[in-house]
Amino acid sequence: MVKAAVPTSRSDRSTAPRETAGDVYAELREAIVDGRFQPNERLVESELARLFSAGRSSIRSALVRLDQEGLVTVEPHRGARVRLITDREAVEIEQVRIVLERMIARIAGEKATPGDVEDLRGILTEMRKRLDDTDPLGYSELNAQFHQRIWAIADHEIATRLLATLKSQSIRFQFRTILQPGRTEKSYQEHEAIVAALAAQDPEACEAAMGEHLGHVVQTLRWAIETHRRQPRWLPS
Amino acid sequence: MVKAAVPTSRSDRSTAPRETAGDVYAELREAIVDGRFQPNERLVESELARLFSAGRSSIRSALVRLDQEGLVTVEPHRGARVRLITDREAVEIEQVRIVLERMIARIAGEKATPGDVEDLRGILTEMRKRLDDTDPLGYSELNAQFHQRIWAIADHEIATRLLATLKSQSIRFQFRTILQPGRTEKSYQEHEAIVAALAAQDPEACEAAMGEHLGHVVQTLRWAIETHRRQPRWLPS
DNA sequence: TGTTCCTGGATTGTCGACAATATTAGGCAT
DNA sequence: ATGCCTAATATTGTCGACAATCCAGGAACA
Repeated sequence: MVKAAVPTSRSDRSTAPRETAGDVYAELREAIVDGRFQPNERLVESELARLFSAGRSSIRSALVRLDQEGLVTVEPHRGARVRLITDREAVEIEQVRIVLERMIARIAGEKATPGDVEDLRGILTEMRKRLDDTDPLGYSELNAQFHQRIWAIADHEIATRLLATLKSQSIRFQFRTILQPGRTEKSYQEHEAIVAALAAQDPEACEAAMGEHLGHVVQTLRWAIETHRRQPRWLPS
Repeated sequence: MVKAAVPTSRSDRSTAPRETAGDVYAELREAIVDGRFQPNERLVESELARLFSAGRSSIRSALVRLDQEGLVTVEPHRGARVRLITDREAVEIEQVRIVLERMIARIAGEKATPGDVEDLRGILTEMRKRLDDTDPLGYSELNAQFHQRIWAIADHEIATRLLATLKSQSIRFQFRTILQPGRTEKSYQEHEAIVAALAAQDPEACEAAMGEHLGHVVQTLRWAIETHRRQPRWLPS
């Protein structure tokens, strides 16, 4: 259930994988992005310590990191809370995501090998399958995989790290954007266009296609915000 | 015993300004950015504790934050070091900086008021002065001021924060890029073009002008890396 | 009734001590 | 001299305790 998806190079001792150091950070982080803590919920150190069976030191360290990462806010003598992303911040995050993904697409267009294109085509056919089976969750997962594959092609450490943290911040919004009816079909075609541009080794076209794709995403986001504004799930309790 | 009803004001600096919390973080950060610690130099917690007259807890907290920020690297049982920025990372940082600054310039072009343009023109004349007095340090400072003024116009929290951290990471490179002979004159003209585009309320032109400006900067960076490769100052001790 | 002040409980911030781990130094055989 | 193993040292990771601070609730007062 708590299967670490991140390739932590320092791996298991043959015994229990308790290392109570960055482990707590990873677990707490996952708990937050998975929504097991509500936005704006207080994170009391002693409670978390009991919950994760760790000392307060580890918890505190994790909270500091998550604060710097933007997932929680910690005020000087008032404790830590799950950070509440405002609508405005969500839009800003999406804007930054667009320009970074465009840049990465361009760089990927300069570096992509035939093998890379082949892999992406494979992901595309899988997406097509999920789409025909009306499996939006599987589609969403493949979507993430698709983008990360492009990140790997571009091989741009800084941008990749920034995109990863941005994504974790806005994750609560993304699951909503997926649900817009009729969006998936268009999304699939946009992905096809990106792969075509990559295969053609045309960086400019790659950037343009990615921009087209994400432009639609941000429109969807704005629509979602507007629609759900009346019964927002992420207001303070 | 009777604590007078004066609610101890938060900004009470009448005594020593020791708050040993985020203070240590700020000081240590400044020390690193200013170059008072060499790249790859070990940061021993007890030493830092003595140096800043704080407990190890505060030091540790600060190190975690700086690690997440990318200014130091801390390996599990091996302590913390000032992070060494590789040439490749420097280029990557500059690339990201370009796309973010372009985005901000475009947004600023949509929002800029006549007053904003007036302020920027003021900075420009100051820059002209420094340039005529051959005061590259003053020019560099005004350059930073210029860009930050544009950030303020765009009023984009996420991008601004990212740019600030990126800048602090690459600061060791920037002081070198300034020194290229004849660069300042061109740089000044590019700044003029940006202001002109802002005054014309032409977002596309703003983005293009900023891109032109920073494209030159990244070329200068590559030149600097190539030139100084033989006697690098930032290699491990 | 409403406001101010005070007090008690809860939570965070910091310090010191101890255990866990990595690094270095020295001895020993080859 | 070189390479390997072991002991000593230095440094980090974690825990518990205590002080500092904030917050809620109630008493005193107008």
